[in-house]
Amino acid sequence: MAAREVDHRAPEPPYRQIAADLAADIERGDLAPGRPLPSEKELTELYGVARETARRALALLRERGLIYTVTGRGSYVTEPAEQTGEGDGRADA
Amino acid sequence: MAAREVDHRAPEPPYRQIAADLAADIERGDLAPGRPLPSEKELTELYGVARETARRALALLRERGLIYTVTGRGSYVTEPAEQTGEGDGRADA
DNA sequence: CTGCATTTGTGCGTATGTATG
DNA sequence: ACATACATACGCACAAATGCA
Repeated sequence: MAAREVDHRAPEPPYRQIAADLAADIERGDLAPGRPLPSEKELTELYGVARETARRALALLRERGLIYTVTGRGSYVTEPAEQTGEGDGRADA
Repeated sequence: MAAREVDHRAPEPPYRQIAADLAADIERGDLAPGRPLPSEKELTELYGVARETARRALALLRERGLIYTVTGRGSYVTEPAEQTGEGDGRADA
C-alpha cells in the first residue's frame, strides 16, 4: 500500500492526522473489529514519524475507545459490544 | 517542601509515584484549589526525573480532573465547583 | 523451561513551535 | 525582544509482556 504521510505544515499535528487516518480505516471497515492495527514500529515506517508520534495517535484512539492495547502484542480494533464495557472479547476469528 | 524523590526499584513507575504524591498534596489541602502546581521544570528538578515523566504525572492528574493546564501558564488545582462541570477544549470527532 | 524475536511501557535528552506575560 | 511554560516531535535505551520454536 502507499506509504501514508503526514503534512507537517498543516494545523493538525501529525499524531492527530494519523489517528484520524486510522479512525477512518476503522469506520470504513478496512480495519475490522478484533483485528490488529499496525504496530508502533510499522506506523513509524508507514508515516515516517517517530515512535512518540505513533504512540500518541494510538493513545488518542484508545481514549475514544476505538482500540485497545495489549502489552507485548499490539493494538486491536474494539468490538462494538466492548465499547460499552471494558473487558476481553473472544468472538470467533 | 522537601525534595521529593521516586523509587526506581518500586513496581509503580516514577510518573505514577509523582502523580500519587501530588494527588496526596491536593487531598491533604497542601495544594489548594486554584493554586498552581510545580511547573514541569520544577518537577523534573524536585523529583530528579525527565520532563516527559513530569508531564505524564500531570497528564494523569488531568485525566482524573484533579488539575487543569493552561498553555503558557501552568497547571492548577481544579476547584470543586469545576469538577462537576468539566469542559475541556477537546472538540474533535 | 529456556532462549529469542516482537511489541508495548517507561525514561532521558534535546529541539522547535506556540502562548503568555 | 525576552523569559517562562506548555505542545509536539525526534532519537535513543532498557524493561516487561507476549508468543513461539
